[in-house]
Amino acid sequence: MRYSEQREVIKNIVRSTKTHPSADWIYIEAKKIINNISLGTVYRNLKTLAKTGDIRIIYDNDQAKYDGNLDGHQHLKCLKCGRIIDANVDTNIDRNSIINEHDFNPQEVEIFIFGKCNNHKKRSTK
Amino acid sequence: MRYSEQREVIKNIVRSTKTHPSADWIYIEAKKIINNISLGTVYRNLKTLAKTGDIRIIYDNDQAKYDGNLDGHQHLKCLKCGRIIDANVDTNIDRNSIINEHDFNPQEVEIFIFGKCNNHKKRSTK
DNA sequence: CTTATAAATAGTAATTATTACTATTTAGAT
DNA sequence: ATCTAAATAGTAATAATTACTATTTATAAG
Repeated sequence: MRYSEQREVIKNIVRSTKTHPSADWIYIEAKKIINNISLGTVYRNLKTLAKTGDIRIIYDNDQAKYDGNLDGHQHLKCLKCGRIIDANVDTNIDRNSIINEHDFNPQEVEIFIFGKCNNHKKRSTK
Repeated sequence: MRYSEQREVIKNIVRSTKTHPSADWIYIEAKKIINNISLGTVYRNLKTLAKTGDIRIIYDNDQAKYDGNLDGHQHLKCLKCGRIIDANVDTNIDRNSIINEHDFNPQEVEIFIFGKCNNHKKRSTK
């Protein structure tokens, strides 16, 4: 694959945030560095980077979000503010029951845990 | 909430399949029963039915799919044909580690297991 | 059984995220 | 320095979903 400055910039943006940004946010950030970068270029490169394993795509309901954390991890999603948080969750799924009961060969496990993050705790009455 | 024939038809369609259909497929099926039903009505009622707990929405990458199976269950997705299969997967997530490590209050766990379904087994040489 | 009224609908237009297209630019091999 | 295919910018197109509005209808009250 040929080098492209655009791809490098996009990769660095995704890698340097933990906020799981959308393509649009990445586009806005990228424009600060390459001011005539095009949205199509952002989408194309995000796909390429996911294919090469440099970033990960996650689907937050119906919208694609991008994750620069390459360590195997799962996600907590806050039902109040929509924030997505990386988490190490034990994924000891019983492979045998899946293979036997469903005749299905599992390769990857994705877990989303929905709940309430620490931005929404009841304030103490002080 | 007021009764509507449209909503009943939509509910029955979703309830009587295990294929996790898209809104569009449900619309086509619903038209066979109410031939001038509108797509907007389908979307609106799917949302309503999800809110009342009569059906469940799952997100298959970027597209919403609808699930009439109300028993707590998880999903296996075939990477070859895209089929989604209901499965009972042990969801004994360690709540305490999530609460303590991430200060996050978990309410619901969603698991997607990606792999290969039994439509794609190597044929025996017979 | 009427009538009144707010909720639901059909049909259409608008919106949003994403992909496709095309002329131009550019990485990098020769 | 030149060549060529890959990548880009800019724009148009597509697909899923939501919004809008005039009309219809469930159902509560007389």
